[in-house]
Amino acid sequence: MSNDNKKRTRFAPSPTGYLHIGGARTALFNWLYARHYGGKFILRIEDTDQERSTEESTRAIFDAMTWLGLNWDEGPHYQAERIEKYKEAVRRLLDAGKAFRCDCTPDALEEKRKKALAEGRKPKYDGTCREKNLEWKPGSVVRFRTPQIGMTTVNDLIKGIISFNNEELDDLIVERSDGYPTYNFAVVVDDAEMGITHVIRGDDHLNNTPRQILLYEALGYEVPKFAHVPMILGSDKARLSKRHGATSVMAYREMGYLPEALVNYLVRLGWSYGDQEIFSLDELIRYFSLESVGRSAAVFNPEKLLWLNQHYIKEGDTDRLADLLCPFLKDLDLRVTDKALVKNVVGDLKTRSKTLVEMAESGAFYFRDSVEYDPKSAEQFLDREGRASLNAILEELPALSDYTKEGVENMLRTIAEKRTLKLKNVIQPLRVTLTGKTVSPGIDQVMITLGKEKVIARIKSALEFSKAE
RNA sequence: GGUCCCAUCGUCUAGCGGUUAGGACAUCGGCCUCUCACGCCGAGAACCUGGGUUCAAAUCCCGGUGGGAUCACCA
Repeated sequence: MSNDNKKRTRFAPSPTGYLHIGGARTALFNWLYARHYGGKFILRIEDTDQERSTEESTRAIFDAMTWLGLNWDEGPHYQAERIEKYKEAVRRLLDAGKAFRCDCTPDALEEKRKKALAEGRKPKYDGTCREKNLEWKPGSVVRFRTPQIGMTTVNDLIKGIISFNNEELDDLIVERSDGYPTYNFAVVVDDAEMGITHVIRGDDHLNNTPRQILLYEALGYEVPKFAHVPMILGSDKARLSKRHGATSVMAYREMGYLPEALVNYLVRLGWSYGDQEIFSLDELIRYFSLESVGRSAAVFNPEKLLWLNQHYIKEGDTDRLADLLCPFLKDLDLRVTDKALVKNVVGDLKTRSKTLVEMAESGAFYFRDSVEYDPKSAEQFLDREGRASLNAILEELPALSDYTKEGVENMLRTIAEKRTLKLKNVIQPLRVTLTGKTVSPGIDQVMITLGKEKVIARIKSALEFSKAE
């Protein structure tokens, strides 16, 4: 009996494209709900659209979910492999007189739809074949005989009680002429047969819910609980789409985002736990509840996601970040052979990188054989004055025994004092010398990470370079 | 157009009849400082509107307005 109380949720994407931000959040909510209650999270691929479904999309969805850490307990189930189940359910409906065959052509239907719309009427199936008692023939479909009186109410866990007049609903097609089920039918059969207890999905499905409930009842299934989560909008309040920027989960990985940042961002879009902004996965599982999911749509805010990413980079484990950074360094054609160096670079850049891409770019100078000087920076700091400072450093450095952050800084301060210069006037030429730019981590830190030999070599190169100028 | 949903700073949100309406991102100041960041301190910024109910409404009810979703042999 206790097994009957187990919550079972599912994520059921159609493999017609990559996993997008909205789908990922829906998956995340389902996953969290199951994990919170110690239930099961099931993955089902809704590939009944033979035209648009692709294997690449299926793989892309798996990859994205795996990257986000949304592991599933059962599945993936494929609807295309379950055709017999749907056929059997259609048979039951037909036998019970709850469905009928219809041989109206798509063209005729489309014609009527247009006419209805033009006359300001609801474009609803007119019941042409309802009482004809047609036999199967090529091109015919099966329609559900939707009750035309009464009401159907949804007790939504997020939106509350919502009622629909059944007369608003028409006789939807459950089996297409190609023998495949339509979405509203397959989803009901599958959710019922897979024992899904809680259907958590986007609220764009809210209007489908009454007809699905009617199908559950007609088929003699227990109706699951529904929870419709609000949509994610773009900055113009329209449904989030490509024109608002990246919408693919994997695009964020490529842009150097950490999965925990995306998860943390997504979960807070529509859900909250008091004033808390940062959540570990354990906390999310512990705190998540549908009661605290909001009812209104949310605008996707890339700035806040970026802030979270920066946070997780700043707080992240250095070894792990070093592993994650390597591919991005290689994308920049950098030779990465020294793992210890990568770790030190991560240490230097953790507090000043919003993404791994940014970290790789600003850390590229550590890995190059020769420094690429930014022309403006070189012009400004590798001048006569700068060269004098560099020469002074070059005199002291080889003999410096205390090559530590403190030791190096003391040396630089002493040089500045001797030459009656501000510290920055010594450091900026050195910074350009070592990094090619005027912006970098603390110069002492850069020197330690680079090592004394490379520092000396780069100073010599800079002196050579500026002499030639 | 019909149906359904939604409505607190620019954005994400807290609030569940009595609060100086709180936090976060972003923005703008300041501090720190070798640059840039990080960090710290501070500022500006919101209850869509009109009616009720109530001693008291951001909170409950109704209307309006606005936004969104959906009306396929797509999912």
